[in-house]
Amino acid sequence: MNDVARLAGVSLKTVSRVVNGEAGVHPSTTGRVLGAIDQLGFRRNLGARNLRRGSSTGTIGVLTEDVANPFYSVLTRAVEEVARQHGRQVLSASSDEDPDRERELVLEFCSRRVDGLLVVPAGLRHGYLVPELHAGLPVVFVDRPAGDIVADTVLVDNLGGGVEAVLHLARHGHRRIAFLGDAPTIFTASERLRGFREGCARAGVRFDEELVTMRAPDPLGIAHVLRTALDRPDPATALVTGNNRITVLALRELAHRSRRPAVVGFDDFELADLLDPPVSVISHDTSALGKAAAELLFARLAGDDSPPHRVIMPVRLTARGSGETRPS
Amino acid sequence: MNDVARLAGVSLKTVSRVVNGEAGVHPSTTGRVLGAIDQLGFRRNLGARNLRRGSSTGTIGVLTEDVANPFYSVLTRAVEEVARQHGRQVLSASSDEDPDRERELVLEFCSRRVDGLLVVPAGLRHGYLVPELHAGLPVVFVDRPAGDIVADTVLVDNLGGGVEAVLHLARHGHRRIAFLGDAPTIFTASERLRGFREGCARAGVRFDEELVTMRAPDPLGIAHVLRTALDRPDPATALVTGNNRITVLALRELAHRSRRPAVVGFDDFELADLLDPPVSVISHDTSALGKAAAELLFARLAGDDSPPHRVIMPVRLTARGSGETRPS
DNA sequence: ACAAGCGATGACAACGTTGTCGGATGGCGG
DNA sequence: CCGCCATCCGACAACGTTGTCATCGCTTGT
Repeated sequence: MNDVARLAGVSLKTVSRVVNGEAGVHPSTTGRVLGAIDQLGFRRNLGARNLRRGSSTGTIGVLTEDVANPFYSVLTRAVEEVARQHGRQVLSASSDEDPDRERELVLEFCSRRVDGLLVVPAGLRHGYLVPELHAGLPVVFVDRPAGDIVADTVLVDNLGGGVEAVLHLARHGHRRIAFLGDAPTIFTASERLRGFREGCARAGVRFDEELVTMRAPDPLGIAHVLRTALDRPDPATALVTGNNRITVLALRELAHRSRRPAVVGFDDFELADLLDPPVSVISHDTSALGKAAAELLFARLAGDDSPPHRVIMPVRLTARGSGETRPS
Repeated sequence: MNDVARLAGVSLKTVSRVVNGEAGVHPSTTGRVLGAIDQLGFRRNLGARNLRRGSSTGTIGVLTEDVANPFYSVLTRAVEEVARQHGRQVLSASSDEDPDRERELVLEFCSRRVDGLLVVPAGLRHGYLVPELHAGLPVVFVDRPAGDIVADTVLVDNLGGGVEAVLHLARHGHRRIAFLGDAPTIFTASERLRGFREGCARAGVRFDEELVTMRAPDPLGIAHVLRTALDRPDPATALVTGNNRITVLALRELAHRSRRPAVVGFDDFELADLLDPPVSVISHDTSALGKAAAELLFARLAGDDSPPHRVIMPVRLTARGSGETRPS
């Protein structure tokens, strides 16, 4: 900026005025300054600007488990869109389900003075965020609640989805239903199981511990679990899978088998309708979830200081045929 | 930091020393300072730090077309990973295939003084980047080359992929092959078509303009194109689809039809192997693509100033059965 | 002719941090 | 008791920018 000023033969302040489009600069001066800016390829340093103005950095931090997962990438995109409407840019990172990494990344976001934080928490302890919350940093937890602090949270109706899944299967005659869930430390996983259990109770289906698994998904593990649930005297005739990853792994495993149980999966996924048979799912509008969370964040930024919200987004059973398979 | 200094009864500089772990601070002083930091919830302002030190901001900008697209989200994740290894954070944004938006977002990245830029270009003119390039900002173009400047570029072998697709289909007896591509302004789309054409020449298959469409994909358009290619006296018996989006739309459309042509799609996609019949694809390692691009970027940051590279990542035909369908 | 008013510009401080340098204190050898 | 060095610490400037206020020259009204 100094160079620009020198080249244009004006003071720093005048360059600043031109750059910021302030009134009261002579057109000919403006011209000279713009010329110099162009010639030198000058770009205003936003960091310095924000420092001086004490204004926000114009960024928000988005921490998910893994942007490569379609669920989180759609979420991230929705957030990006809302951020854009509010003139903010997005810093994104993936925690890989590691609480230490989550903490490290979140604190780095804070050091960068993001205006707000959107977090899909991996850990259960969020005390480290207390100073920032106290300092007025808006934080919205998405998809899972914070462990030990009260804060804005946007969730999906995992419980209701679990119930729905079982009721749907029961309506179609299933009485032996297995549940393949993610690790029980993950909020959504245990909530969905809770819903599954309640669904069983409501439908009068026996809840059988032996047909339930809760663990981080991997191909071998899934194969083993499926053998346990299906290759037995009283096999499961239907399957509820706890998230998109598990559903896909299970389907891949089931493809090797001659007889496929009915499947209802949590989370919709592309091509679910084109599989044979198509896969019924408990789906939610991921984009709307991200949008709702981001809008809550920006409402806070705009000054909304009502008590912390807890928003529950609805889920929907999308019946596609596989859930309707009669038990054989 | 002022408050911390006051509370600990030391000077600003001493707080700075403690925060940066500099040697030569009395343990008891360090203790007092750390106590004050904890009590006040102080976090060093990275922006101010970088400004003062004249050091980098520790961020890189990643601009894709749409993070929600699995291709770009996997790419982004790979970049995140490399960035993390180099202690950088990622600013991400989506251009939505709009050149103006691309420019706007890239320039905002520049204003934020990112250390480097990874761009999937939407536009064809990148003159606006000349000042930054000249100033030494490393920029790597990914998946598509820059329009009118020379810069580091990491591409996939679109041409070779097109050739492979046709040769594969021809080997299985197909002589009428349609090509469904994206808008011809998109580099990958036109390169893939070029490969398709060359493949036809090599395989001795007639290249029929009437079986080729190049346009931004949408369900209705795809349906129409498929009718044109399939409902005719000399219908196409096979189909090459130009990217993951088009493949999925085409498959969805073909599901309504009793007889499905052989399909070879560009880009692998989840569940391609579980469809009936499974879909053969020209695939590449998206994660490796992102990794290569990011590593090139960090090599530049580390001082590599060799002439601009152009890296071409290999593609692979993954035959899954659908391509092998005999023409009927 | 003169004060007041206005338009255009510049000098300076400040944002939060760190690098440089110099000052204070205390221990130790001579 | 002096000088010297090591250790610990603080004053100050600077990074690139903008807000505040002052300055300068010119026009306008009387």
